This record gives sequence, C-alpha cells and structure tokens, in this order.
Amino acid sequence: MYTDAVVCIFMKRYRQSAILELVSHEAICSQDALGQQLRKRGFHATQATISRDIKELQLVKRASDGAYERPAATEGGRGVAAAALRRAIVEYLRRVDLVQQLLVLRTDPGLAQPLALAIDNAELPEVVGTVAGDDTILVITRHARAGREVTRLFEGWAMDDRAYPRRTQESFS
Amino acid sequence: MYTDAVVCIFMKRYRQSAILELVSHEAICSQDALGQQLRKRGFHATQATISRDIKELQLVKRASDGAYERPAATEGGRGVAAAALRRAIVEYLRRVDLVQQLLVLRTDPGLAQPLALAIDNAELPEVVGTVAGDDTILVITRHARAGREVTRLFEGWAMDDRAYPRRTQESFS
DNA sequence: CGTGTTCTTGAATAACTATGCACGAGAGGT
DNA sequence: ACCTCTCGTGCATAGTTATTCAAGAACACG
Repeated sequence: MYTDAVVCIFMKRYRQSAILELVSHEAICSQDALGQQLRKRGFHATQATISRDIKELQLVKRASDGAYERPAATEGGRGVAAAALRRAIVEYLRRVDLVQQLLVLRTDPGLAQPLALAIDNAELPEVVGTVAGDDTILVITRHARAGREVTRLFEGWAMDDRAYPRRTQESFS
Repeated sequence: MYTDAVVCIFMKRYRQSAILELVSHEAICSQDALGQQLRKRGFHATQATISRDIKELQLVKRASDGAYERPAATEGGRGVAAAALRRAIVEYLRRVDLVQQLLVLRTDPGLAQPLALAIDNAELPEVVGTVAGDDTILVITRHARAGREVTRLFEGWAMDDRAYPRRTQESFS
C-alpha cells in the first residue's frame, strides 16, 4: 500500500503542510480538488484522509465561496486583537468625546464599523458594548471612570501617531 | 405559502439576524439543526434557504467541530483591509520601482512598516510577501506580470490622490 | 516470536450542503 | 391592465464532507 513502508508516519505531516501551503495560495473549494493538487505534488490521499487532515488543521470553510482557509491567519487570540485595535485606532479614529460613561468616537465616513468591530474584538473589560453608524461610534463603558480610562488610552495611541509624524511600528506588536 | 404576504420581504432579514444570534450563542453543526432552532423561534425555512442565508452572512464552518461561526473576528474582512491599504498607499507611498517580480516602494522615513503591514493585511493574491526597512519596502510578487499589475494598482491610487488634492474618502470602498 | 495497542489509512456510505428549476409576490414600465 | 424584472423561496437532486468499519504498519512487552 505504501511505496515505502517507513515513510508512513512522516507522510501525514508533510501532506498536512502541503495542504496549508495550498489553501493559503489559492482558493480550494473541495476536498477532491485538494486531493488533485496534492497528487500533483506527489501525495496520494483519498477524500476521507483529507477530511481528517482538514479537521486536524482546524481549517474553516467559507460559506461565501466554499474555499478553505486557516482561521489562524485571521485571528490568533487576545494579544493580536489588542494590536489590531491599536492599529485601527491609529488608522481610523479622528475625534473622541466623553460624556459620563459614554464615549463618542468619530471616524472618516464609512469606517465606523471596522473600528467598532476592532473594539468589540479586543474585549476591553471596561467596555460594555458599542453602537456604530457610518462615521460615529458610541462606546458604552461601565462608569465614568472607566470612560476616562478608555478615552486616555485611545487618545494616547492617536497622539503617539501624530506626535512623531506617523512613525512607530515596533510599538505595534 | 406565506402566513402573511407582506412579511415576505422582511422575513429574510429577521431570520438572518436570528441565525447570527443562534450561531454566536451555541454550537450549531448543521443547517438542519439551525432550521430546528429557527422553528422554535417562529421561523420556518428549509435547508435550502438556510444554506443561502449562511452564504450571504458569510459564515464559515469550522472543520474541527463542524460548528458555524461568523468570521467577524477577522476585523471586517477583505474589503476593509483593501480600503485600509488604499488609504495607506495614498498616505505613505512616495515612489515605486519595479524590477522583474520585485517591487521597491519608498516612503517617508519611518513609515515603511505601517505600509507593509497594510499590504500584508490586504492579502493581495499576487503578492507573496514583503520586507520592510525604515523607508523602503520590498514587495515580492509571483512573477513579473503580477509585479506590473500591482505597480499599476498602487500608482493608480497614488495618482488619484494628487488629482483630487488629498483624501476623498468616499472613493475608498 | 506472539500478543496487544496505537496510528494511519482506504472503501463504502451516511450525513450534510449547494444548486437548477419553477413559482408566486412585488415593483416598475408601457 | 398587462408585461417583464427582480427577489425570495421550496423541492428535488447533484455535489461535498464526515464517519464507520476493517486492515496494515509500527512499537512495546513478556
């Protein structure tokens, strides 16, 4: 069954990295298609095996186009979300106003949603929730003190960015 | 077929938000299961309809446990990243040089990192990767043709910007 | 050696999802 | 009123994926 008996154990790993390689480069929409690509690269595996590989690799299948994708590329945990938030703040935030425990953020038109999303994903403990329109976001914090804290945090990031005319990159990570 | 004819148009929206609600709260592993839950909440929809809803909502199905999930965690998706890239190009890019499949971008001092980040996040299919220094970015594309395409794309954006003096954000989408 | 265990896999098939087709309801347009 | 276009939908079914069953290989242990 195996061209070379010894290879059996190692095969799986190689095959799986080939799968990651493939799905990150092109849109593969079915396990059979993936099997075909693998065969071109010298791997022989049935759909059943590929199904198991995909499960182990924790890939996801996008419903929009049916392509496989590794969510690791897009997510990666709390720390990454925080970094993403900082980037989003620097990139999108234009103005901040605080009223009691309510924070009103302004962005350029159409960019409120992505920024609100970044705020939600960061899951800051002080933040209860957000409501976003087109260029305005209302951030509800637990109380006025929390509001001040968050305001300072966001303004600080935005400041850094303007102070030195836009540099800083080490500080992102 | 419809309990009330007028409701038909609005139904979809309600149903879809119910779907988002459901998948964010519990692990739903099949469209039939989703259908069951929906029925409990007063929505009647066949598997076919749910399949279409899921596609429209751009959910993904995790291979690990088969549950549906909204990739909203990915900071707004491809489109937003592309818009961010355009902003970054307009804002930071100063010069472009193409050598075969290698693209050399110049920015003002210290701004190469954020621009490179935007390029990476946009995940352009032609782009293999980037290497960024202080004011220079090397963008590796798949081949010379891809390089020309990307060059035209970036230059086009930079051009637009000079035509209309600085940032008309409606044009970003 | 045997024996039992664990891992990996293929074949068959069950389970699940997407889609072609048809139809009814509204929205315009003539 | 009538036609035509677009949407949203169900039904049937084609297409895709997960799982069950069985078997071969490697390994550990008496």
